Amino acid sequence: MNARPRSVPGRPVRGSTTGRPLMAAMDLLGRRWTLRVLWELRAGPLGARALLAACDGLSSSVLYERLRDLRDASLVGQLDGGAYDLTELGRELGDSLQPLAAWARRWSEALDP
Amino acid sequence: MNARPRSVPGRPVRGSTTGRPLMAAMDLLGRRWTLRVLWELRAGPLGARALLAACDGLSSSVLYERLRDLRDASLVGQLDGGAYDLTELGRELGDSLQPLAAWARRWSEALDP
DNA sequence: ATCGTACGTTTCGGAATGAGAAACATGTGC
DNA sequence: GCACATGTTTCTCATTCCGAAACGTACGAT
Repeated sequence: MNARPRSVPGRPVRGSTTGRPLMAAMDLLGRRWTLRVLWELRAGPLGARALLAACDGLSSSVLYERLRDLRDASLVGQLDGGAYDLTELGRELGDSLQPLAAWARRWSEALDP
Repeated sequence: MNARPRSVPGRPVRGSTTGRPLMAAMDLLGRRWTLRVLWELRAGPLGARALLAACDGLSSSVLYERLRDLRDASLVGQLDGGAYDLTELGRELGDSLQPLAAWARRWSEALDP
């Protein structure tokens, strides 16, 4: 029972019949922990247990699901030692998340006095 | 039976005990359809049923939940006629998603030959 | 060699969230 | 009155997530 829809641009996607790239990206990233795992890998390769420690509240079952998703999407790779790291594409994605991080800070300031 | 955790920066958040702004943002955005609804509102105000039509596959129950979340986060407001629109913060968020959209295009090209 | 420990990974039951359809409310034009 | 479009809620069922436990494999110490 392991038929899982994967998000890859170019074909129809959960939540969109168009398959437009951004929709595929949103489909992938709009899952709990996906963005976060990516973010934690920015600094450098991490093993699965290190990722679990970094993402407080993330359970191993979900982590491995996300890692599979991210690998399928060519955003994350795995080193010989078992540790995970960002691919070139993954690192680029991390970079494009930078404005989002900046916005989050402004958001936080706007809401909190 | 309606105790729902809301994502607001400044206090602990689902998936993070730190409450760091970006984590709060990821918590909010890392839910199905949140990013998409935001994206569809970029062009201008839309009514609920128009949003449902724009987001093929989105169900009304989830839409209204997201709209509540987004309103709680001060990213979306509601006009007199009932239509929803982005607040200033929401529009800024949309702008910071622009690099993500650009990345998604490159991603799509890299994966699809 | 065997114990302990650390890591990567999978499995499983119960809880939370999402999907889908139906329903109710309100307003408008016929 | 009726039909019709929109905003919204409610209900049931499927999918996803959580949390903890387990299994496998390496390594170092005893």
